Amino acid sequence: MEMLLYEKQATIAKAIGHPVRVAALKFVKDGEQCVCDIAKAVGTERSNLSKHLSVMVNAGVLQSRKDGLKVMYRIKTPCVVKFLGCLKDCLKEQAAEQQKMLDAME
Amino acid sequence: MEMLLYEKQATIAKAIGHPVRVAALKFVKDGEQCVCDIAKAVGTERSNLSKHLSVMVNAGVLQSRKDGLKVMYRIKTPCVVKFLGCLKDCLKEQAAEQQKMLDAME
DNA sequence: TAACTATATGAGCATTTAGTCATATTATAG
DNA sequence: CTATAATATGACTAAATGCTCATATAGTTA
Repeated sequence: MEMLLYEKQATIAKAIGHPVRVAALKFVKDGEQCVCDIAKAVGTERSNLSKHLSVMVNAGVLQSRKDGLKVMYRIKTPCVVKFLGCLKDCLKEQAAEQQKMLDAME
Repeated sequence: MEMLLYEKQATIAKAIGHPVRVAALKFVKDGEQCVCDIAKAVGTERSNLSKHLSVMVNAGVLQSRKDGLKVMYRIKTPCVVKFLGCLKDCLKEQAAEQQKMLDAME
């Protein structure tokens, strides 16, 4: 039971553990987007992006919907967006601290 | 600049994207722990765990400190703990919703 | 110093992942 | 019906990952 939870959590973490996927999530976080627009925003081949997106769908991070020729993707698990934001702040803070230490060495 | 951020975020996400690492984080989240105790808690060979831990240290998720024979690991980036908690709630909610849909089909 | 404990590391292997290209599939427009 | 557009998928290769076992490195204790 517990192990299943760990596996699901790990699967989701893994699903967002690629720069292209992080960029796609950022682009999609405020509303659904089609593959072609995500591809433009991220700067990747469509077939490649398509695979990245399906990894995230399988993990339950994204949801998709057909709309005519296009397929629209949107966030399904908002935690991941919050997490990426939190990480950004954390990284900024850590960089600032490191800067302080460097300054103190002068 | 932006790309570097995505890469760092992805590296961190990847670093927690393994069930053994999720379990280790859960065990370590309330205070530092040595490799031997984490190994017991997680149920993994020490040499294997040692590698998992160093992946997380390299990504900046954990920090380590020598204490005599032991090496103590602790959380360095609290976002990851929050994230795993958030995911747990999300997954619970999603499971509940799915259950509702099943019930409605009877 | 010698034996022991905790941890880390390297080699080797099997598995997974990512990217590219070519080829389906599906929907739209003419 | 044909041509076109958006997306997905399969085959292939290169690279990365994870595990196990053996060995190395500290630090501790007798």
